[in-house]
Amino acid sequence: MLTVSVENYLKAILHLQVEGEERVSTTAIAQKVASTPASTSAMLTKLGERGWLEHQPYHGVRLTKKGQRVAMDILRRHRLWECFLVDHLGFEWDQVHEIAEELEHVGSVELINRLDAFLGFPKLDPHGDVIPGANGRFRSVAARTLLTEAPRNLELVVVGVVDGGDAFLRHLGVLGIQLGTRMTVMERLSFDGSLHIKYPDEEEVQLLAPSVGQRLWVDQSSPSPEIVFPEEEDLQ
Amino acid sequence: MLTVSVENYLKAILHLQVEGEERVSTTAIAQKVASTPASTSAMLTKLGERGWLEHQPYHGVRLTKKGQRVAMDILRRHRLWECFLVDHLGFEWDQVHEIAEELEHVGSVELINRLDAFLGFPKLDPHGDVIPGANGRFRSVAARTLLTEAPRNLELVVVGVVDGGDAFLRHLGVLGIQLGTRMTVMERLSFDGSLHIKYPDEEEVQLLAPSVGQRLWVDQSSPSPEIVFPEEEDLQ
DNA sequence: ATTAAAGTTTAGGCAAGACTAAATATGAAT
DNA sequence: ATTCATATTTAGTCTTGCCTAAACTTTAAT
Ligand SMILES: [Mn+2]
Ligand SMILES: [Mn+2]
Ligand SMILES: [Mn+2]
Ligand SMILES: [Mn+2]
Repeated sequence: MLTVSVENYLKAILHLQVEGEERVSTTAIAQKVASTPASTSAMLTKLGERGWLEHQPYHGVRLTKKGQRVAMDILRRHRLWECFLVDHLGFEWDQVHEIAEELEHVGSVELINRLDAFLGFPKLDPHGDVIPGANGRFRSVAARTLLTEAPRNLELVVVGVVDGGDAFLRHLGVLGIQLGTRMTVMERLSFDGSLHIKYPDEEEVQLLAPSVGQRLWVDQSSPSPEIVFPEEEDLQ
Repeated sequence: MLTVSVENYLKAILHLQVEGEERVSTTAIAQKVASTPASTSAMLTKLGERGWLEHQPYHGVRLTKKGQRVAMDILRRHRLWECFLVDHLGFEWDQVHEIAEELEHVGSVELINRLDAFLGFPKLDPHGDVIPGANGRFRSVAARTLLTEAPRNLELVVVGVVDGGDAFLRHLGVLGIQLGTRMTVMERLSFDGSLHIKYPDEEEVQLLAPSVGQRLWVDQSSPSPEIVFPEEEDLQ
């Protein structure tokens, strides 16, 4: 069995790999797992010896196929538990990350597959992130664009958030934005990239900071008037 | 936060206290947590220093009120998760203990209270064991007798098992016995305490070993003909 | 080409929790 | 009262995972 610590490192590295560059730096990993570069360096050596990643000293790491598979499994567990917490226990989307951070380490394969079935094999977690399947691979994802880069004068729907920490999620709450919220970009201001946003049932155009617009995934709004929740979307 | 190890020790001690004698011995605890007496001795010293138990060297331990409270919480989490696994994920009662052994260490109070509500505030877990409430105390339990000591010629219903390890639970499965099974004790054989058992829809009387009869909790069968599951019983 | 800042690893420690082997206490039997 | 088997604790190590401080690479700037 993998330790909690090892699992957290592997998941952090997967995260950084997916999001970013070729090789993942020791410092970036240390930051992600809230540890020091020294501790992280020691851990990376060990993870390398055990075949979960390739470690080129002073030049960062890259997960092996084997390591990637393990990390995807942890990500799968994390996101499935988040679904359970929101859909069945009534938590808000900004309250579930920390709890899922613990639940993800319960290792029974049988448990997680049954949970998956119980939840109806969801494709997206409460933050719009894709849930890996039992085969350890992402299911194909729908086309999505950052709000900042979306076309103007077209009704869009929020389908996910980028790197959704609880603080950001609560800020969205203040703005009245959640998954399924529809909006139209009227204008992109050249000064700092702020967006003029029009909501369907409001008259006034609102100003949205680029720090928010850069972290919202949107898709073309479906023609149906009711809010479409991601669990019910066809992502093929 | 309590470590997994500390939680397992406290729960083990609670178990031994409830079941048995005044003071709990180091060896008994070591056996329960699958560790050595030496390791256990060290742990007991520490648990004593932290105020969870009183440790009289060479004479065993006793949980303090504070320690009891903590242990009851862990027991609560364990049994609520067992309910979830059986009632909602479709596990059998002999498959859930190990998984709950891990889930019980996820510490969020909010999580466990919402889970309790989601499950409908069950009073008994899938093995017929009483689930402590959010106040950390057992809810009042219905009268129950060991099958070995139950009166003859009276229809009984199985409401729980004593110390139900997975092996014993599977043996019950072979015998066709589960929670809710009804039976009548026809005779108690003086040789070894074996029981002659009559099942409602069977002609032949079956012989039941005392090792089984001593580990089944029974109650007087309710008059209604359908099987009564414990979740629906009124235990006040 | 040197130099300096930034990133990374090594060195040396510490705490938790486990183990084995050895010492010591207890309690029952002589 | 002594002896002896059993239970318990102590001593000495080990592993995992973390830390700080020091040494060392890399890389970018002079
Ligand atoms: Mn985690
Ligand atoms: Mn998520
Ligand atoms: Mn446990
Ligand atoms: Mn149980």
